[in-house]
Amino acid sequence: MEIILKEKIREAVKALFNNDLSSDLIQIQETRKDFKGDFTLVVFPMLRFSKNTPEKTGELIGNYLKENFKAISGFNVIKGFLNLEISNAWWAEYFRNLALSRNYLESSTVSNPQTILVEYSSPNTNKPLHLGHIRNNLLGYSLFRILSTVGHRVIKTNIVNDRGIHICKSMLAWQKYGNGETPESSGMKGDHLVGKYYVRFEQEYKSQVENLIRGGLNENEARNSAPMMKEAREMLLKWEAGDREVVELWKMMNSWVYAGFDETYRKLGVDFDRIYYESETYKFGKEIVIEALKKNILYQNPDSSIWADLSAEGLDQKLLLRSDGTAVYMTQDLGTAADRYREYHFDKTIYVVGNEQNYHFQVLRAILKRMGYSWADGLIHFSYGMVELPEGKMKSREGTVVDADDLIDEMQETAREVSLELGKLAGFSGDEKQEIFRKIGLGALKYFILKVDPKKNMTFNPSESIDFNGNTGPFIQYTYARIRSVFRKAEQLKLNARADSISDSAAGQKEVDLIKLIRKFPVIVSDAAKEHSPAIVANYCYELAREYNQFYHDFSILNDENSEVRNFRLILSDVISDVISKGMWLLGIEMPERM
RNA sequence: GGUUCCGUAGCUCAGCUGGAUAGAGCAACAGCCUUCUAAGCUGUGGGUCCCGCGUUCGAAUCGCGGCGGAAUCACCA
Repeated sequence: MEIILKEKIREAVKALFNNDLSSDLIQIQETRKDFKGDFTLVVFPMLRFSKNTPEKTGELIGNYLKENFKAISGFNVIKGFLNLEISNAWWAEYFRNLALSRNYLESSTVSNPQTILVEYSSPNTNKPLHLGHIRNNLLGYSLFRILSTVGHRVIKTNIVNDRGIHICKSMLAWQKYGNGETPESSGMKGDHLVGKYYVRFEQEYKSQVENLIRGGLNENEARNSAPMMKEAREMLLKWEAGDREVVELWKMMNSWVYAGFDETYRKLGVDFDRIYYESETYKFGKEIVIEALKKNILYQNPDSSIWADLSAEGLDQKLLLRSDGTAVYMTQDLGTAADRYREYHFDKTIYVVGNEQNYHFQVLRAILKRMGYSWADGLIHFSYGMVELPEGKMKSREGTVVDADDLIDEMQETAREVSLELGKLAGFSGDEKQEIFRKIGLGALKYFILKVDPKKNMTFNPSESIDFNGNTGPFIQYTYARIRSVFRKAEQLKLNARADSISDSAAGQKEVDLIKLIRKFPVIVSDAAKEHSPAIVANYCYELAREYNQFYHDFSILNDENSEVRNFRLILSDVISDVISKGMWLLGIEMPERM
């Protein structure tokens, strides 16, 4: 419509003022709610051609359009704004075509599909997932759905940080204090068990450091010379050397962790197409580094550590191989990136990683570029903000970390309590209820996190923030469930609604408002894909649900005596439930048929 | 100090490719269940869009400069 309007306006300006307008001067926008009309032309840019007041110019263009374009049923001019009214018949026809095709996303498809890797989750295998990982997983997964919906070939990848000093810490503490404890013997989820020993390590290490400081060492010396840390380092060296005993222990404990992660991923509803392990990519990283050293792209210190000098790029010196020859984080990421390019020849790799690593990715790209990899420009750091608690930041040392599994369980429990209190779901079997509580609890959690702009730090209040009113997942789910309920009722009454019999005259103002909202959907999705922001979709779903709820209250959908109006409203409800569930699907949120 | 990000109602957040009187929800108060699900709807109150300057017919939105907050600048990952 906007495109046709622009063409007509250009025509009008040509006829009235004898001037060829460039199309960027024609600004069409949706008319604000409190004014009469559907689309608004901003006439200010045309004043220099009309040589007239804004009001008069608007009048002239409005009159021309009304006479020459039958979709325009009227207009009004306020200050420099020409508000054009589109006839309800036009809207009804537009909606009829939409309802028949049901192809809401057609216009959001990109013309140049790309191969895009989305890396998300990226857990360390020394402790369970927490709230921060939840944000990461939800963003990554939703990004996958949004990008593939607009036509890209998207590969979900996960890089598991399964090697490094942190793993050795858990292993060491388990060796010392574990007494052979296993997930089976303890009944603990594997990732939680391993996490327990990581905490144990930190406790012992801390007390050793304190003792050494009391013995007269400064903090740095104490940290480096504490026996726990020394042993962990030795273990890492043994691991890199392939020591059989250490590797066996490592394999066993990692397998526990993976079983635990799989369960959490399954509960969250996320998955991966390709999982990388740093234990498999770090060697390739080392090779790349050594090769670059030979080409004098990097330099070596007397202690034989290898560095990149990035001062020319405005960055620092960056260590790439330790003096003892072991790899650091950056080494692995270099290897992983190169490995992936070999495998997929991606156009882009999107790293869903917290903003505390902004610097890391700047450096990563700079080093790869310097090494001559042109694809380094396709590496995108999708940087998201931290999740904070009302009391402040989550700190594992202070035990203020919100565990992912606990949180998911709590959300479902809350859903159960609220539902029962409201007296919903009488007459459902236990399994059916459980499934509905699961959808609602998870929907609340996912929506709450995804509705916030990913860039921003966000506050998560586990006890209060998740209520089920207002701008929440359950509100949107509720709206959907209501619509489904209307249709169950319609079936009972043997009403059938047909999109091809939508009548031109049955559209009222509220219906047109809703149709306008539906029209936005493809734009929203392509924006979300461009901006990498599921939040755009989330807030749109809320807006649609809120508008629909008002409609639901103001108008009787089933009981209208005029069958044309009833038909129109039924189809409208159906289309809206389609769009809402599609939108929520993009966020990875399931919709219950009843709640 | 360098770099990146953020600053909108008491709180949590939208709005930002410049457009009219800046929006929701929560919290507070007042109403609405014999009619398709009240997890809902309606109404009232609540604002120096951090500050200043600039660009413009027009700035929450763009630019520059401040102020405030966060992250990061490890032989941790």
